[in-house]
Order: sequence, then C-alpha cells, then structure tokens
Amino acid sequence: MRASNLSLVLGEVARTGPASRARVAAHTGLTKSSVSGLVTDLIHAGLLEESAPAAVERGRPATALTLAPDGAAGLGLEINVDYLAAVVTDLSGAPRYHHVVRRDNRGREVAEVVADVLEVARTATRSAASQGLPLAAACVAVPGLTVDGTVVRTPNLGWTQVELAAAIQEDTGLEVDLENEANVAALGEMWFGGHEQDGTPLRDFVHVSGEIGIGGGIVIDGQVFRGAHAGAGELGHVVVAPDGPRCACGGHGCLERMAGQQEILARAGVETMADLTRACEAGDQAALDAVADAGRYLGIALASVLTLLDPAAVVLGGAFATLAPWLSAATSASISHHTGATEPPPLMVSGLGSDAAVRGAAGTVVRRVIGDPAAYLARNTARRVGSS
Amino acid sequence: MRASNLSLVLGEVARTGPASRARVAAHTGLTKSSVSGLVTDLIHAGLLEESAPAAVERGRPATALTLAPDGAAGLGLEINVDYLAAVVTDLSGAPRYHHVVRRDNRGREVAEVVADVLEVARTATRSAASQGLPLAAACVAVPGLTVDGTVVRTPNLGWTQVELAAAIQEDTGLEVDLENEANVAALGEMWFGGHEQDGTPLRDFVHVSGEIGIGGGIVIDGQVFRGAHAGAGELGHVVVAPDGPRCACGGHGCLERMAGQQEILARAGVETMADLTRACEAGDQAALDAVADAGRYLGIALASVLTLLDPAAVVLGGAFATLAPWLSAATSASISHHTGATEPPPLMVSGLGSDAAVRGAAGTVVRRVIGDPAAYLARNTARRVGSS
DNA sequence: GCGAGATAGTCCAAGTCGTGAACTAAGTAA
DNA sequence: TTACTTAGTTCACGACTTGGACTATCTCGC
Repeated sequence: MRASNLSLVLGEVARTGPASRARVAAHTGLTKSSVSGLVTDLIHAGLLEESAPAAVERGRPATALTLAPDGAAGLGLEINVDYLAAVVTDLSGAPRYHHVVRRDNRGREVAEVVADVLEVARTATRSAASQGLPLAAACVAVPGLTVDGTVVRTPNLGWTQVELAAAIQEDTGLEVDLENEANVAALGEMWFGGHEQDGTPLRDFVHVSGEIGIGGGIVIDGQVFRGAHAGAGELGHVVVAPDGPRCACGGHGCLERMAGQQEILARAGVETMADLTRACEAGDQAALDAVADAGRYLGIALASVLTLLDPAAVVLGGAFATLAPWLSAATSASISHHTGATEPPPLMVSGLGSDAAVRGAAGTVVRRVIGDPAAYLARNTARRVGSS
Repeated sequence: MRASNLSLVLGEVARTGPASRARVAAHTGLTKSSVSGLVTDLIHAGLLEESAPAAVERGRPATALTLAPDGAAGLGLEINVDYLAAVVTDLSGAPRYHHVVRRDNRGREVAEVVADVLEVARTATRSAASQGLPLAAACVAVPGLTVDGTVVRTPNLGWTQVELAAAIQEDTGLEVDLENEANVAALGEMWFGGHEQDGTPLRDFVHVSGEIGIGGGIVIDGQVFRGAHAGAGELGHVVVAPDGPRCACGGHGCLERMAGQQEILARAGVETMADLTRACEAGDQAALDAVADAGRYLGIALASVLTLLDPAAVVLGGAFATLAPWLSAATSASISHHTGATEPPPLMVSGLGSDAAVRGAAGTVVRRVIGDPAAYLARNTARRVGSS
C-alpha cells in the first residue's frame, strides 16, 4: 500500500541521486499523479527536498528531488578489540561526524568499556543535535554473536551475555540495534566502498574482515545472509587443514588457526602488524613467506566459499586489505588450484579499511528509514505527541 | 493489494489445512469481511472449496475451507543419469500421478532422451486431463546448471546448451521451468519429507543429494539459495583434502573426488550400490571402511557448511540416505571434530529418497500458484478468452 | 424446550489509495 | 510567434479494505 510506495519513491531517489518526479514515476512503474502525492508527503515529512531545476534539452525543466540533508540521520557505533568508533550519517549515507578512540579493550572490565562507549555516543549525539540532524536510531557493531540486543559472546573480548542495547538505549534515548561487526562491515563496503562490476554496484559478495580474528560477511542480493541462528559467515572457522592443530573454537584446522594474525606474526618473527608491513615492504623473506602461506590457506577457504555460495566477488577487508599486495597472488593461485574455475570471481580490496563496520552500522539505520519511511514517521510523530 | 491478500488467504489454508473464514482472518490480520470477499473469489476461481461444517463446542459451526482437489495442478519432470520421472501434484501437494522410467541415459543422444521425456510428459498430461486436473505449468529437474530454460551443462550426462524448456513447452503447451535437481530435491524434502524441529517444519537446512555426483541444496527461510549465478550449493566440490588428487572439475581434493559413488565402490571393491548395501549389511569390513571414510570426508565438508551457513539441520538424501546406517556416525564424529560445536545441528535422513526431486519440481508449480493466485487466474482466463 | 451467550459469516456505508485523462506550466526549435 | 516537448497538478472514478451492524447457527443452563 502507501507505505511500500513511499519507500519505493524514497529508495529510487536514494539510489539514483537527484531525480524528477517524472523519472521516478517511469522507474517505479507508478503514475505521475501517484508519485506527485507521495512526494509531497515525503517533502512535508522532511525526508525529501526540491532543488533548483536543471537545464534541459526540450520541454519544461524538471525540479530535482534530493534526499533532505537534515531529514533523518543514523548513529553508528563500533566496539572493537583495540578501538571504539562513532559515525553519524545523514540520509544519503554521507558521514557528518566521525570519531575514533584507540585503546586496547582486552582485559578491561566490561562496565568500563561500556562507560566509554556511552561517552562516545553522547558526544556523537551532541554533534548531531548541533548540526540539526534528527537521529532515527543507533546501530552498534560488535565483534561477536548478538541476539536481540544482547551480546552473547565476543571471542576476542571475552564478553558474555552483556545487555548492551538496553544500556545505550537508556542513556541516549535512541532505539538501539546490535549487529555483528563482519556483517555491517560488508554492508558498509557495499554501500560506501565504491565497488562496481560491469557498471553496477556489487550486491552479491563475500567480505573477509581480518582483524584480530577472521570474520566473514555474506551479502546476497544486497542483504546480509545470517543463517538460522545468526551465526552464518564465520569464515575464520572453515576447515582448511583437516589434519591441522586444535583451534580455540574447539575444532581442528580452522582458517583462523592457520592464517590468523597471531599465526602470521609468529611465523614472520615480528611483533605487530606495523612491523609485518614494514618487513614485507623491505622484502624480508620470512615475512613474505608467512603472508603468502596465509594467503594460500585463505584461498582454500575461499574456494569452498565460492563453490558453496557462488558470490559475484570477494572483498578483502581489515588486515587482509593492508596485506593484499603480498597476499592476493597466493590467494588467487590457491583458489584456482582448488576450484579449477577458469574465471573465478574477482578478488577486490576494501576501500574503507577499518571504517567499514562503523559506516555500515550508521548506514543500516538510514537504510531502514528509507526502507520504511512510514514507520519512521509514525514513530516520530507519536513521540512528539507523547512528549508534548 | 488484492493480489497479495489472495495469496495470504490461500497460503493460510494451504499451510494449516481446513480452516474457517474466521480463523483465516485471525491468523492473517485481515478483517472477517475482507476474508469473506477474498474467499468467495477464490471459490469462484475453483482454487478453494467449502466442505461440511465441523462439529464445534459453542457458537455457529464453521464452514471448513479446503484447497480444491481439482483446482490447479503441477507437472514435475525429472531427467537423471539413470532414470526419467514424472509426477502430477494437486494444490495440496499430494501426488496424483507418479511414473518412473529406469534407463541409463549416459552416452545416449540428447534428442533421444528428450523424445523420451516428451513421451513421459505426454502420458502424465493425459492422466491429469482424465482426472480433471488443470495443469498450471511444468517444472523440470535437471542434474546440472540451467539458465533461463536452457541446460547449460550437466557434468554426468554430458549435455551442453540444450534448449529443453522450449521443446517441452511446444509439445505440451505448458509453461516450462528448469531447475537444478539438488535444489528442487531440497524443496521437495522440505514440503513433503515430514521433517520437523521443535514442532515446526524445517525451513533452514542443507540437503545433501548423493546420486552419481554429490549435490547440495541450501534452503534458507523456505527459499532456495542460488547465489549470484545460480551456481550455489555445489557441495560436491568443497575442498576436503587440500593436498588431494585432481577432480574432474579441475580443482583438487573436492568432496566428490574423495567420497563420490565411484570412489566408495572402488575402495569397497564392489560394482554397484546394491552390492555395497548388501556388503554393509553382511558386515564386510572393506565396505564398512569405505563408507565410513566417505562419511568422514562428508563431515569435513559439512563442518565448513555449518560454520559458513549456520543451517538448522542437515538432511542426507539420495545414496547417502541409503548408506546412512553405516555413514552417519562417522559423519557426525567428523563434524564435531572439525567444528568443536557441542551441539551441531541434527543430521536427518531423507524420507523421500530419489523421489524428492520430482515431487519438489511438481510442488514448485503449485506453490507458485498459491504464492500468486491472481497471476494464475489472469493467465488462465486470458487463455480461455483467447481460445474461445 | 427456550432464552442467553458465543461464534461464524454477510452486508453496507465510509474512507483510502492509485489510475488515467485532461489540463496547466515552462521550456526549446523553427 | 507557433509548434512541439516534457513536467507536474487536478479531479472524478473504481477498486479495496475497514468496522460496525446484522443475521445465522450452534451449546449451555434453566
């Protein structure tokens, strides 16, 4: 009904940029009159704006419709092993505020870290308010499994059963959603990474995020693939060495055990990722071998991923993006060796690096507004009525 | 609009069996009056029927609504390596005609096999007509990759670029859809296999169909997962032995190369699957070892599948269903060893065996009618008008 | 066996929404 | 200036859903 048509119109403008009512009508299949009505509603709601008519060839010039720069905004937060981050995004997805706090959160009290997150969130909220941006909701990227606003566990932070969403919601007054870091990173990469294939944006791909652990985000037809219990995409624990050593997860021969950061650093004989990069740049053979080894294992895992999921591309993110120059050749060779495909999907390198997850989290919020503007308006007007 | 509401009502009856208008209204969220209107339309269209009122506790007894047994029917066809099959299914999914022709199709001319398929289809069509079942469309299960009505390739039949859909369509006058055998087998298993989990039908699972090759069907939220180029689910070519031998697909160490029928038979030292089953029943150690070995490899592949896709269950079909008694222990152990999960998803055994694919194909047709009855009616009345 | 209560289903007036045609607005090309 | 082209609005109509009133048909308790 009208709700879905509102989204259709708003989504069309969001996708294709400034558009006239007539073009929206043509693209969506609705009639000009319907679009006219829907557009006036969206303008009154403050989500759409008219801008100056563009010069044209023939006929009456079209009045361009654009997403209102102060229509609705999303707050993205990220809790990670060695940093916290916040981003505020407007309807178009453009970042309007960006802040990162570097600090190793391993071993710290959960309450302490949560307090830091609240502080970061408050500062971001104030910035949004001062810019006149109404926050629709917040989304938090967490490096672990989340269910219904609760962090079930984060392997590398050691959290279990933390009611994070409620805490942030109480403090900021915003609706809060928790998401797996690998999943929102994949979405961020899709929306803001600028990847294209045959001229159209990527909508089916696998994103590999190599932070301390190895995560994976599977995106199919523009949607994150979550599986039955929200546990899908755990690329780090695909079996790449059936007779391999025991992994922290309890399995044997997992990718993370064979090609995780700890393993690479140990084999290369260096301490930090920065050291490793320097060693590779200097042509250190041990470092290059260690990275190539990891690339080979990654290729084995990706070979299975490609045959099982048939994605259109693979995007290397996080640490793997940094190591790509010395890693991707080995990975590509390994993929070819294990799939026999003459033309495996392209191996792309992340354009956002570590920002992908926060930006994806913030983007999730505004995409949800675009996906159902009626719901956003209903909530918003209801709140106004309630508070008046 | 009305189209989606018609489907909502019809789908409710299809899911929950005989239901009163009132219950449909309560379940779907529509009002009683809307349901009344929609139901009269569906009855006039011949898709729904009123049956005798059931005895009740208090109040006016409800007139039960059931799917019309002769409302619309689907023709399912299957072309496989060593047989052809046809099934006609009524709206409820019940098979009303079932015919299998056993014959090894390897090495035969494509045209010959297609002629056989047409013959099988004609006989099925006649049977449907004599039962008063109006066929809505046909769906053909093919053991290979299909795109847009064309069989791109079938590894074990050696077909390439066969315009199968057009041929069948011309001969039968039905709309024809081609599907991958493993995918429709998974759907058939879901709809007609009787699998349940916690009292609700399975909707997220992986179906392993071990015929001559090893295929996989991934079902997520009741939908087949196809990937970007319709090539997803190729379980047979997941890497289970990174240093293993070359597979026919060009890769190395694929599951099919390590645990396919040929490999098992060779290792067990027998000629046919029937021999193998007998040997296992007799307790022959070589046979038992061969099957257990295959089970172990299958477990490695499934471990990766479980971590990547997080399904709620795994269903063993085809030859693996037959071998399950001697295979599943090894598979379960191997899964546990490689995932470390304390409670991996249950390993179920197919209830349909080799019938899963044809029944799934026929079911696809009627499910499509239920999913969009308005489209079916539009096509049907248009045809009637056109031919009158 | 008769009314009260309960449940199923229909009917109808009201309101919502998209459609399509006619119309107005605003430009270019000759 | 006229013809043509494209953008956008207005409005009557039709298709649907809704909600309430009304009818139908059963069980239960007296």
